[in-house]
Amino acid sequence: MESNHTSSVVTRFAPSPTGVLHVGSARTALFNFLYARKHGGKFILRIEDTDKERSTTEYESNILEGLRWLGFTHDEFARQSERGAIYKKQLEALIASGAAYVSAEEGGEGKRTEVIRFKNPGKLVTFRDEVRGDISVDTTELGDFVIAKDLDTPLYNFAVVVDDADMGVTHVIRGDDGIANTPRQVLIGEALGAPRPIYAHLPLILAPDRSKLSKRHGAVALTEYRDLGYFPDAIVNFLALLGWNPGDEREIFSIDELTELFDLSKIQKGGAIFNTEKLNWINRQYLQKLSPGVLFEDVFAIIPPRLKLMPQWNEERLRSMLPIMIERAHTLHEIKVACDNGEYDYFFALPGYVAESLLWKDERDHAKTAMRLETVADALERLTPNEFTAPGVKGAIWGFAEKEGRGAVLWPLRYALSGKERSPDPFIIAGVIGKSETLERIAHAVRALTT
RNA sequence: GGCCCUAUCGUCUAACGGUUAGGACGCCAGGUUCUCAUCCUGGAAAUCCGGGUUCGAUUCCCGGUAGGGUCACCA
Repeated sequence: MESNHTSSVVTRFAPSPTGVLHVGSARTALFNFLYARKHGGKFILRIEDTDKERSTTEYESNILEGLRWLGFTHDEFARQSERGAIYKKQLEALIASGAAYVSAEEGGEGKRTEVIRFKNPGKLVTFRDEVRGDISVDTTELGDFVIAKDLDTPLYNFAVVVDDADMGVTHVIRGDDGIANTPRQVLIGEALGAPRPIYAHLPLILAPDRSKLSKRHGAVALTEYRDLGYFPDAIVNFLALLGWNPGDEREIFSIDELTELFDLSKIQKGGAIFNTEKLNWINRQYLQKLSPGVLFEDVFAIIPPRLKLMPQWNEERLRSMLPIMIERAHTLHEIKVACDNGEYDYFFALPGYVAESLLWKDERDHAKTAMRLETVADALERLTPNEFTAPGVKGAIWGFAEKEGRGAVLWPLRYALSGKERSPDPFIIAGVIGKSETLERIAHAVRALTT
């Protein structure tokens, strides 16, 4: 049983707009979102921009955009830079009660002469973490830490506590790196007379070398993954499985299923490596579930214009190629790259090649190969356009291929149609390009072999 | 270095103190129509080390080791 205050859950995702939305942050947002949804609670998005030097609206936009793309809609929005009055009031209250004081500093370059420090009671703070259990820290060593530069300039640890209390946040679900801040925040919360939230610190997402995932390891920004052609649902699925799992052996989950299954108690304690190969696999599961209509629109939008200018280009042909494409790609981006590289050109134009390539393995006899192709052509000639499907074509020539040797017949045929060492099988290709084009390419190959 | 946290196949992970330590990704082999891809079947692959507690530890305790986080008038 999770809790008995189901209706009162309030979670928040509180990024600082000092960088783009990182995949690790995206997972933190996901878990907050899932937990609030699961308990019918509220999910708050709070932009922590108290550092005016480093915060930018561009980064804020990037974060908002990423969250929208993933579908994590928030129920409430706040920006710390707009809540100065609230912090000031609490700061004054703390100073009045003696829990904080204005401290004269020694000065020095770049530093002001006065700051507001928290009067540290210097005690042992123990807080419960839903992921790790009880954590105890002697706060004496923290000293009288600074909570604001002045009444109008609160610092992170102070603003967070004031906001969480003010917004009624019940569950603070954040990254592992927040553990070290928690004792300070607990102390401030007690001085403020605020109820203590339930904490859950998520393990970090690591790079393959187990260090903190950063730009030098490749893509870390959520928008990069979007631009690489990954689906938001696949990213969510993958992120959910990093550091959490439902306890059974399923791998593919919709956001609704995740909401249903999500549970803080099943979160992993150790850091998890961001494994792109698994992401690719998951993304393909989603790619293959796409409806043909949606897939067509997506592919149509990313293929190079060059393709649409080729002799035999037409949309229906592209439509019939989709199953071939998704079988060979993990992402839409891979489909785009394949098209850019000319991987599928032969579907829209007679491929060029040298005659020798049409010969199967140790076969040296051009005439024999040409004869086999002609036999195939004769058989295909008898098919009506309606019968000219992949299974139909196969049925028409399979017997001959068995008799003659499969490779001896199928290799030259496939090569004649594709001009490639590697491609889908000849039946599939023939089905896509149709009867007249198939016969034409075979005739072309026969000419190449016999002249 | 101080403080805090973590430790099951290469990776993500499952396993009321009793299992041939399970699954998935990846990898390897075989098969499914010639090649490629998909798909199917099979395979290799793990409890960090040392002590305890216990009839019995992956599981509980202690120590070690390794890794990570954090030590701002950043968040």
